[in-house]
Amino acid sequence: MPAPELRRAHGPAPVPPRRPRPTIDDVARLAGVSRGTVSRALNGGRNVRPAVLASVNDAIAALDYTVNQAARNLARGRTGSVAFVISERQEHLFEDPNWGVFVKTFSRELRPLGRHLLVTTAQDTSEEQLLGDYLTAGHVDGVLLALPYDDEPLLSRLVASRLPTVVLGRPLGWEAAFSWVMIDEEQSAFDIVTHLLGTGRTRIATVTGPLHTSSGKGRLDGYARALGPSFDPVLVAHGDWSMHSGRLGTEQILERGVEFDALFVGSDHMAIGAMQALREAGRSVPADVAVAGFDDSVAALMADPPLTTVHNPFEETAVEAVRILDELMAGRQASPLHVVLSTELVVRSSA
Amino acid sequence: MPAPELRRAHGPAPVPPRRPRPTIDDVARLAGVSRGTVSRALNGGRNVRPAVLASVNDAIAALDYTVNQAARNLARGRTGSVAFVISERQEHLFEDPNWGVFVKTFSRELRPLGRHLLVTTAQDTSEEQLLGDYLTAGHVDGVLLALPYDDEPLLSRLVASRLPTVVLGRPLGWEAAFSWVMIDEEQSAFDIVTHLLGTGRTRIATVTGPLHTSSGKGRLDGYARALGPSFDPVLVAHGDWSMHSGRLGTEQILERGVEFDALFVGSDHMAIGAMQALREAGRSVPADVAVAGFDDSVAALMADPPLTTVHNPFEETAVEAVRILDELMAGRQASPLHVVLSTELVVRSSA
DNA sequence: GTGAAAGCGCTAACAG
DNA sequence: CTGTTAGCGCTTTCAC
Repeated sequence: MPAPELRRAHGPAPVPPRRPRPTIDDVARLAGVSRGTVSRALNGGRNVRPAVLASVNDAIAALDYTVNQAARNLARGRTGSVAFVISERQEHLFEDPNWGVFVKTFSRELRPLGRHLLVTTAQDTSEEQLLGDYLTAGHVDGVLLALPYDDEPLLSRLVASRLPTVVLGRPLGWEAAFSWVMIDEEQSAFDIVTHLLGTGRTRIATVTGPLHTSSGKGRLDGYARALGPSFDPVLVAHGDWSMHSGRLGTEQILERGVEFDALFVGSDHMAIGAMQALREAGRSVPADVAVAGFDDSVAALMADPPLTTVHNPFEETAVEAVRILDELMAGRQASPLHVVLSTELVVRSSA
Repeated sequence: MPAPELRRAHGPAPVPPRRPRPTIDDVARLAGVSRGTVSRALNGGRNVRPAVLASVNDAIAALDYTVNQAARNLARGRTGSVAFVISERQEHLFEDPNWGVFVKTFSRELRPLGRHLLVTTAQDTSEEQLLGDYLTAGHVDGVLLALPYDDEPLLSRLVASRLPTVVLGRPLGWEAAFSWVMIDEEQSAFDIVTHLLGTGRTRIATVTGPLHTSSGKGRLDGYARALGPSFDPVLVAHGDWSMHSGRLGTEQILERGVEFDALFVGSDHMAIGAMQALREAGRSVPADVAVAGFDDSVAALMADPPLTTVHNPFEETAVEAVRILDELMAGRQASPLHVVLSTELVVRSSA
């Protein structure tokens, strides 16, 4: 390979002058119409004669024209982007592979809407403050909010700013103020615990998610309903969605010295930790203890044995969220919209 | 809760007229200077008297002013966004929790640069074509490309478009054309296999990643160098990074009937599958077979026993990539930049 | 239906 | 150092 100096001898690299992008005026000129007509053709083609529309499209193709989003956004008075907000306390989300499904799906669904996905995170309270400033400063047209806690100060700021927002999961205490998409946590948990019961298990313990989240609370409620009068607090421990907390919760129950032959864990991720604790305690799964998770994440297949779980329709959730957000941003919908999706029991060998 | 009708009776919601955002002219007026001065104050404050700068900042604070990105982008002739491109064949990335680290870090590092992260994916060849169109149509200022394959048609289009691009990992066959950030795959693999050797293991098998990726190839090379003359192809199987392929590869080696007392797997994710295969074959880890992974992902801790692995500095990689991309986009750097980061051996109980 | 023209809010080149 | 003045490329009335 020649030394850089040798190359330099040839003078500056032959940079083909990056031809400026064609503008709407170039298209108009080529099509022999006015700029306004091209604009109309670009935006639905209403009030444009078919023949004219065709020639405009030909010109667009010939010039390889694409609209300049910045100019369009400026003219339309919008930003063209949507924020996917993940607040600090949901950081564990990044641990969960399913999380990528949201990003991927949002990105895909937003593109045809001419909007970009802007991923934002807040690591601590001060960053959350900044994030709130950023969002309410008009840098985005809408917000997709992941699984918030009820005490989220961000929620009140979002409400006050009247920024179109869709929450993934139900914002406890703010149900009426926001649009949201969720699954029927309670019923799903009821179903899987009922499945456990159906396989002959009688003493079913649980490690829940955080009870100040709709998922944590809903899943515990469903568990309780399925057990009915035989619900026993001594078989209940709490976690924070992390794998480690699943292990700790299970250890707590084991230490109480109560017998149990099944364990319903609030998430697959926590279930991995739970199974580690069970294994260390010498209990085999599912022989001694049947284990059920929730979410049907990749973790469910990493478990040994593979987890019986509830399929959480993340992709569908994301699609619905974008659909609703679009309605909100377009102003076609003023009041909050609520969607509840159904889940499916996935039986594998852990229970 | 009142029925919707009852609420309607109160008439349209009391919508406080969303006060239009203050513009640069409002700031100029309040500060008693010209618009140009405010603009200069906004962009570094060069050529602005300190006293004037202060009064402009006061006005900005008083009005709660923030710049309109669309207008700025239009005036500056840039888009304000950067694409994180994940092509089809890297889809498994979404399975890997570490992947979220890239999104999170990119997003965080880009914000102070006034740029947004736009996540784009291509599911199949036709989508990849569209993605190429999109990127080269001038919708983004730069590209962050995840672990590409050498046969990526996208690569040649990106080169041709001269769009600032940074590749995560080394683009085999395109090393000179792109800037990239990678780890020393070969040395890292060499180190961990040497560790295996150091613990007294003598017959070390491996399940590699795809050999047309720099990671897959580099890790195999390091394995081979560590083994030296005792390298034996019968102990080598290939995977595609997926958990399932780790299992298949391990099964292949087991079926060959050769003895081995250690297994180096190309990624933690594949290692999970490998351990499942070993367990089913009645081999215990690490007693019968020591297992080592690569990446130090969350999966490494999900494994039972926890995986000995190589810590892959994803966050550092992402930070470097953004730094380089910024240089490229700003035009401060014309020729490709290459960075190789170092890794660290993480010894846990699997080996 | 279509053209003309007025901005959208900001940057940057140019005087002074 | 600062004010003035062109645009950046597009949408959107408003006439015709």
